[in-house]
Amino acid sequence: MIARVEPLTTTRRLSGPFDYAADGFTLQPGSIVRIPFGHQQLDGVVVGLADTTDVPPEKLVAPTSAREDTVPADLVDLALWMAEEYCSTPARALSIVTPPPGKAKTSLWAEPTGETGKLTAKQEELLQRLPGPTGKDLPALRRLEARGLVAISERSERRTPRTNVTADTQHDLTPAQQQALDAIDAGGSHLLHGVTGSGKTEVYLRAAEAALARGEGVIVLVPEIALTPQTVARFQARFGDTVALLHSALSEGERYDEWRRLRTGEARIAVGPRSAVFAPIENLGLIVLDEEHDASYKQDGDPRYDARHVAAYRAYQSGARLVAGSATPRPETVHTMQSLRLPARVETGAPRKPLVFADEPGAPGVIVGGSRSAPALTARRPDGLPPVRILDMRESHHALHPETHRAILASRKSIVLLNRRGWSNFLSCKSCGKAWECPRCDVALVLHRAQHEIACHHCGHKEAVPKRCDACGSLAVARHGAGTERVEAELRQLLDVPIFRLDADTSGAKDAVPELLARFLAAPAGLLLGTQMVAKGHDFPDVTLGVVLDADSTLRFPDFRAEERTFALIAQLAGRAGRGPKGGRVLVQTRSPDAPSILAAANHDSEGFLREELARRKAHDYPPFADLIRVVTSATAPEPARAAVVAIAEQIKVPNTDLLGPAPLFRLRDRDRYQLVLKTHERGAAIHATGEAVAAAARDKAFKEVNFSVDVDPV
DNA sequence: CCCGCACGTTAC
DNA sequence: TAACGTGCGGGT
Repeated sequence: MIARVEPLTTTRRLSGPFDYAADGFTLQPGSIVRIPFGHQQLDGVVVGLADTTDVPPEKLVAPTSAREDTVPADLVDLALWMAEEYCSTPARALSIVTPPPGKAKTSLWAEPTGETGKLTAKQEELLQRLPGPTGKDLPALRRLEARGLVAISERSERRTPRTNVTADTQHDLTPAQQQALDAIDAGGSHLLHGVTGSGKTEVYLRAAEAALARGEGVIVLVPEIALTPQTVARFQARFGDTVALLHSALSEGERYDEWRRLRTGEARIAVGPRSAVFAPIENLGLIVLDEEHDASYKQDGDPRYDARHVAAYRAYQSGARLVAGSATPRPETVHTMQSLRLPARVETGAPRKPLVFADEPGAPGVIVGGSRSAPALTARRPDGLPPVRILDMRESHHALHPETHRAILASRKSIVLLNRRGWSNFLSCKSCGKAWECPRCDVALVLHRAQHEIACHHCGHKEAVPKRCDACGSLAVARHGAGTERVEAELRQLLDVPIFRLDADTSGAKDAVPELLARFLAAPAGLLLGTQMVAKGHDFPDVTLGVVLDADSTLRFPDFRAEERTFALIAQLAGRAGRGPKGGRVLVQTRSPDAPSILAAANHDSEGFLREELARRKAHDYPPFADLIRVVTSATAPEPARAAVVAIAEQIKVPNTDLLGPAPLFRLRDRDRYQLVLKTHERGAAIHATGEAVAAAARDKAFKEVNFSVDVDPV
């Protein structure tokens, strides 16, 4: 018997699988073996079995050992598909479906055999407490074992991850929820489109319950465990130990144990971030994709997989149902999946009489421009959502619009979002105009006043805050723009409530994010200020005001998803405000008050936005009407990177495919970069051709110093 | 003639 | 990728 094995190495230059003599082992696809490989010993995954091989007998060797844990065969297939789909290698894809590196923890366990004999009082007492762990009584129990009265064996012990505990509150389903659940149970893929608080999680829970009842397993994907503890806690409260948690904060041992519990079938529901899509679950019946619009579903390194795409493939592979939920779904998802609507917040119950702004006689909703008269502090629309007001900042020279100022003063608890870290985002010399830039990247350095440094947000380069211009010696250094640090300082002058700042600078320590969010939740009054992190996950019932300080910051990126990102950010913040009985309101400061995405978000008009956005995408032939593949080359000098990307571009000839570029990108970490984008209507052929072209260039000695990265469906 | 190093080759 | 040859220059 011959085992076909992929050695687990990260090289792009190696093309497996390699054949090994498998006699003496019981191997199957998914077995993990230790193999002699050239001059090294490597782990490898068996991808197939064969009766014959072309390898000459003198070269054919056997694995040195086989591991007890194996990868399920369907995950081997999934990995091989991923390797092709994302222009990666089988080995790189397989290494993400193999069990985590930890080992099982075992302890000794004793149980009575049923045999009887003469016992001392102490021994009698000992037998009474069995079966149980041997503990410090091991020597005494060993003596009883020798007489055949007790059996001692090794048992694996579970290291249980610590988690938040919530009481399970099972709600009755609304008619809309029931309808959604019925559609999901009937099979296929569905988008559950409902605003924050519309009861999506309860639908997931019921669908999971139904899957378990059918004897099927479940995968629940969430963006980041730290930001979505409530969803995780509700699954654990409802299903207890049948839930396995998979995330990066687990210790090696815990991670291994959770993987193992799923592999053995002891746990049937896997909850975790994108990598949980590879959970080893037999007879998978349901995959839930919570907050499906979230960018964290895309993997950063190679293979650059998209957990949403992998989930769809896995659901197809195993015949599982797929539910993607969001308040702000991606146009792609709306286009490809059948939509189920949850139109209103559940907590609000029957529609109430809407409150109307004092200065607005018509329907509640959008008002463009500032106002002189003070509006009502809070309000609620018939769908339970807070009204959103757009504040035009084109004439303003301050970070806060006067109305924002007033609203913050009047609100006990508010959330303020500013998508920019630091004190000010760039420095320049007032006399000669020199701007401070990162020496390794083509970007401006950002002032971080508290740390007394200016820093690059791309590579982490830091230098001391300049006291004078090193070009002309002038002492006048201008600080442009305001980030979270500066706004925090300004707000402190204004307010006497505590300010909780949440951004990458304040969330450094482990558990810092959940702790800060918990303190804000518990505070009777306060202001949560931060980058987009503040708009995610948490449910703060008593927040009555949400503010977006610079709503068009996301619009200024030259990216076809800019509109979508802007809409989602505002809509998500609106989802955080006004969830309690008092209702709430949202203020959006912007210099583009007429931008369609901002207007749509202010109207809570998800459908209208998606309709317009899909029309725009269609007109420009962007996803989902075409597929994009991005190839980036980088090197320590511009020329090799440029030559490599040109070589790749010349080799790609696929019908119905446009090549955009090659074009230079800004320098990053001392590396010059070039980019080529394929826009194609022949996805499979284009992926294949790109994979081949990149592999050929990677093999070419002339491009030895060049790095290659392929991103299929970039986000 | 030996040693160390850069570079190229090869894995069943 | 990583460990092994090969081939070369500089030293004895």
